[in-house]
Amino acid sequence: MTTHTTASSTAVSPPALTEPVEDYLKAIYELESRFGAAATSDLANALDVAPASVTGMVRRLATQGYLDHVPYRGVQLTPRGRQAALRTIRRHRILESYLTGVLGYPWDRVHDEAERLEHAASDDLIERMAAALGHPTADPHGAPIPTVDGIVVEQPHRTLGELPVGETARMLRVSDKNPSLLRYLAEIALQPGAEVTMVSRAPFDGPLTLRIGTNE
Amino acid sequence: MTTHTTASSTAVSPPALTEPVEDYLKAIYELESRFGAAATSDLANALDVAPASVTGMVRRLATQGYLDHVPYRGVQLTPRGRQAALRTIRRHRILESYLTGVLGYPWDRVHDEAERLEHAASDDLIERMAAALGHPTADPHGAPIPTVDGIVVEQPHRTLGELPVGETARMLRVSDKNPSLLRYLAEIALQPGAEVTMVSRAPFDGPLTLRIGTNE
DNA sequence: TGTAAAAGTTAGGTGCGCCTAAATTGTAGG
DNA sequence: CCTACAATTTAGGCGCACCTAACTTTTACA
Repeated sequence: MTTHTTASSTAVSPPALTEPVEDYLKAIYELESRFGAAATSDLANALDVAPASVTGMVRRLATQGYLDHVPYRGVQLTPRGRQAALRTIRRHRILESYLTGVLGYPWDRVHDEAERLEHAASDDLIERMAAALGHPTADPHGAPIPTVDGIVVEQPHRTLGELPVGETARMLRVSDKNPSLLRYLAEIALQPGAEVTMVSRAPFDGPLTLRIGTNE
Repeated sequence: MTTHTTASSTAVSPPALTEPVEDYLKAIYELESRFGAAATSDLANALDVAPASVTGMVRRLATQGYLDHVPYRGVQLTPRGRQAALRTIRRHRILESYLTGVLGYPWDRVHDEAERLEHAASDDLIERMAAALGHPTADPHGAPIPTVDGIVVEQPHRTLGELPVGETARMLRVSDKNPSLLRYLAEIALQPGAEVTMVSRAPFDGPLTLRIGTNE
């Protein structure tokens, strides 16, 4: 029953989170990295639940030490919450890698499958999959895979919207959430590793024209 | 707002059963094949819940047409319930086969992992695993894998207790439930396919003496 | 055959994760 | 600066799957 106060490496065994809790922590992690804090309505939207439900869950998670909640101001993960979120994200991304790499899963269907398996797979299984893949550092969409100790290396990058006309860059990462977008991107070979040149940019956020060459 | 109906590929998609429901149906199927009907207390024991909880769940499943319940007399699956049970059993056994065959999972730890994954994996994933294995017909413990249409071929067999002294037989199947028993059986090479000769049998259900030779 | 033990059910209650409807608080524009 | 509207929280409920305690039915055997 030794309880460590330090945030160091994998201690005894975390209290086994429920599926909804893992989903909340993951969503909060992602919103927090983008906006600095997760708003109730953004969470409700991301998780497809009513805002009132978010408030309730957030209150519980705050009392359990997974996050800090300033009423009407949003939430942020504690180190403990962040650790739990990264564990789930690691599982998700290793699963995505395994499903595409070993079982031939199509790019656009891997997300939903991993979304369900990430809550059920044991640590042992996840590490066996990682080993079978040679311990990959990024998933099929280019997202970095956190280490077992919860360390993520975010590569420096620009979005396509930020790439100046005439410049060429290598595709680092695409969103894994939207299957039809992913099918389209696969069709035009706009995958992680691909080389893209910004040919022109229509005004008012109009369509971009790109030249896509395969990598190396 | 909008309620979604989960589901994914294949056919008409059954109403998506909860994890506990799948566990009940599976347990009922197994008890029913052994005893003709599943008793409340046996179910409570198998599922590690209180007998009162079983009564409650059984009432719900009966109203939903998965089983017939004669109060104080036990339950039996309807064709619909049996179909659902066999679907879960198929997933379980394919998962067990995949985990040992492809990921090198040890014999005695495969059951618990499959127990959790069987509720989360999509039909598509299960069929991909089956294909990767060449569509096996039995899992690592020798249990037959039901087909997609819910057909199981039970091989005729005797239990070790039924094997007369002096006779030799081929091991068909072992229970997958007890990890330490499985480790012991692996140690003495008593696995499906192994040849066993009944050397002697101590009275009053005493220890059996066997000669174990490897197969073919 | 009568009765005690075993098996099963009913009654009443809990926590989780969700909901809608009704406050409340925060914020942007006139 | 004040007001309308957006964001959030509170209040009150619901279904699932579980529990314990108390009651009823079945069974076993003396």
